[in-house]
Amino acid sequence: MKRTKIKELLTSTKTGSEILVKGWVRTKRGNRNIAFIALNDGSTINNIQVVVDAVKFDENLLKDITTGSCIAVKGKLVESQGQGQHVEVDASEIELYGKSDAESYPLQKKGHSMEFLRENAHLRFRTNTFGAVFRIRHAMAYAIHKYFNDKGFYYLHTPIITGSDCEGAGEMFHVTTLDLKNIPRNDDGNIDFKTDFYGKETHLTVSGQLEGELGALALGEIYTFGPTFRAENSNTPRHLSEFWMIEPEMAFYNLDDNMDLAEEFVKYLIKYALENCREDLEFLNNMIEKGLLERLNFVLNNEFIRMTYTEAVSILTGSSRKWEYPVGWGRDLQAEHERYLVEEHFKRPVILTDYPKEIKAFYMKQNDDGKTVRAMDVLFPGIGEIIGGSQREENYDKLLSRIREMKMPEKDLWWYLDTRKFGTAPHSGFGLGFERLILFVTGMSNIRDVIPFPRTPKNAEF
RNA sequence: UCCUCAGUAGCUCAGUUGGUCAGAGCGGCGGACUGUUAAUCCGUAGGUCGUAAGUUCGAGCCUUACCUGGGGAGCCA
Repeated sequence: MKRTKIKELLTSTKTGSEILVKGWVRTKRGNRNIAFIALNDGSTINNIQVVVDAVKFDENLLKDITTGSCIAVKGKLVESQGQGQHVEVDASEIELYGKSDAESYPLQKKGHSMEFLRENAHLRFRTNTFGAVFRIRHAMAYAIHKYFNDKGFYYLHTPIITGSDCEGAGEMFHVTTLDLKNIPRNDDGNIDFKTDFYGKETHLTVSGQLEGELGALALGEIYTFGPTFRAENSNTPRHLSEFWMIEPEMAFYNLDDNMDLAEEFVKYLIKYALENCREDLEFLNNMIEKGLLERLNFVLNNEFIRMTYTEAVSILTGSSRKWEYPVGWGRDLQAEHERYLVEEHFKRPVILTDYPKEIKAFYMKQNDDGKTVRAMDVLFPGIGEIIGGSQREENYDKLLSRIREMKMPEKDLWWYLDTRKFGTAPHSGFGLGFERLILFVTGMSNIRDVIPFPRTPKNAEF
């Protein structure tokens, strides 16, 4: 007999039919005569209730069916006599695939703290919350590909191992096969990378953007979606040292087109979640964040505020609020400032544009005022910057002078500069932190709980 | 990296001015109950009090260092 997934069984109208269901036991209740097993197979957040008439089964078998064990059940799908579920399985045959020692199995029927579950990341998939989170994470990954594919974007794989340190987006992890106990050195005492695997110093990528631009300036519209690494010693609920980033890059897009895309993209993803992850979102709405659904709908149905950095600064300086960090033109906005704008002043997502060039990256398009660049940050409530992007500088001379001003390694950027030398074009792009999106969509509060196996300073377990 | 709070049973926590302070609930185990829904009821076993020094007649409690975790900040996505 073929297995039927629980998601299908729960919506089935074929009561009376013989079925085979397989899954992990969430709870078992009952007495000497009858037992009720809540079974889950990951296909849905809901369990199916298996009803066991104890006299039909070996006592030792029933004893081994404990929380966490894995079983296959043959039986009849019937209307439930009890309340709380429409259908249940009247078991006729049970095969025990895997026992789960009740004394040492870490997960209980009752709720656990997120911290405890994090230490049991290998088993936390078996909880309602993490089942919901990772089903939604999958749905969002799929929706991202679907969105871009439907719009004619190409999925471009940029390298994980990179020989350039051009982004300046933070500390990088080294990649090497050198013998760490016997590191070869030059006469001047520096490490001799000539004998290393690639014959040069290499790192894990902090961004695929620069390579993405190369693709966009030929394929038109591309996006990357892959792991990214930052060796920053950041210990916050919003940072990981290994995280996934989506970076679209589009030829012939100016900053307005870029903002339009970013807003449409995020709303598409939220809409997709609401339409395809309803049960998981409702669970999270009840158990994790009251008001989650309301918040998602609100963002979906309201336009993002768009304004320049300069306008934002004047709002902040005009408010009566006392700031821990001073506000002033030329200073980067702090978390408290962004939070004020998003959560108190406008009470909706905000896109800030045209930041001072001194606080932004070298590749951003310079405005005619000579002071600002065509940057954009999309700020979300509770999360802060969820998207950062810009129109890129397509003018060779301006780009080169900026590289020199900022003392970037000009030699290493020859291939990037070549695109401005040969058939340059106006183009734009942005980066979206995938886990920050998942935080927003699930209502979870710690980024370590929206990636299966979080990598953070001092933690690389599993 | 900085600030701050915390670390006591498998889990979540209580533990007063240093002197019955080794405790509760849940979970586990044993038992009761013919349909349960985080089942209920009765009984029972679990702990070098994060680690290491120190103060003291005496430390879960005070001091110092370190480790781990939470929250906030910085860096950023």
